[in-house]
Amino acid sequence: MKIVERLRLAAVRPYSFELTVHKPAGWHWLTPGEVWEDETIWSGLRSTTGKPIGIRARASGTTLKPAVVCEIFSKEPPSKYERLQISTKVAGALGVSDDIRPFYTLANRDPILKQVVKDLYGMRAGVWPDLFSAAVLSITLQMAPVARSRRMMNALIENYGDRIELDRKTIRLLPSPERIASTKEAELKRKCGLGYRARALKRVARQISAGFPTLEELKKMSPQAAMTRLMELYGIGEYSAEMITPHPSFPLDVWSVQIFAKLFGVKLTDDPRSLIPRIKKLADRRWEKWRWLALVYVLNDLSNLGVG
DNA sequence: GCGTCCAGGTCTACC
DNA sequence: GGTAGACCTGGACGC
Repeated sequence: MKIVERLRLAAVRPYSFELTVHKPAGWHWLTPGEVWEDETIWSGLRSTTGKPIGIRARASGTTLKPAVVCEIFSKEPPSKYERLQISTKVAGALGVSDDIRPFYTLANRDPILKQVVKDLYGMRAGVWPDLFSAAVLSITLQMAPVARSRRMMNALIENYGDRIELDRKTIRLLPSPERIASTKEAELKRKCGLGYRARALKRVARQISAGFPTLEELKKMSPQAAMTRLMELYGIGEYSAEMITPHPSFPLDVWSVQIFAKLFGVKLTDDPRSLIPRIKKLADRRWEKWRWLALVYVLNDLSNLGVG
């Protein structure tokens, strides 16, 4: 792979490159197969035509004028249109243009968020690199302990993901929907330990490769219309659709609902799942359009909050 | 060592 | 339209 583009992306301050691409909770930035070393990330995504693209990125600039320097790698030189698409995706995933100052103003008046914005100063949530990557994460998270979700994703990238060599490091991308759509369900189940999720993954892959709105197109829809479309994907229910949607959302599962119930002072019951609608309503009212960012901040700062 | 339980949801059948 | 039951797998736990 050769460098086909160098980008210097100015960020709206406050901005933390490290907290954005290498979050404390340990979740990946673009793919579970990326490498973080010496304050640099080696990662990758797919161009709109599905070509594997390598990315090397590191912080640049100063605290007052933060920026990120990225090198984009590809086997073949991308077209002008593809280059624009790739740089837009990278900037979106880095969240460099997001102005989070209104969120910090809200957070400084909020007893729950006051501490987390200090602990994670400048962190961005970022957007998913593509719809299928987000679907893979949300499906593998369903009904499984986190360690198993990680195993399933690692098996997917090992068996079906594309491999990129960058600076003598091997980066693995999540598989394309076309690759999963053409793989037998039984094989997915056997090789990746997906269990009943293999059916959902294959059907979602088929639906997306047959033509489905992209994240950019879903963003242009109303929040409700985007949710309705996402829930047409087999195996994507309300929780997964809220994880994926590019609109503000507050996806709660049986684990996170207990954390927010504690933070909101709501008494836990024997059936924590039944608290989800109530806790969502409280979060919507309290954090409104910033609720997704509030969720990302809280879930990445559990050790300091003393919950979880 | 073996059996049982259950985990960061969703779909389907049945009422 | 509401809800119980089934669904893969593997680690934790009790015996």
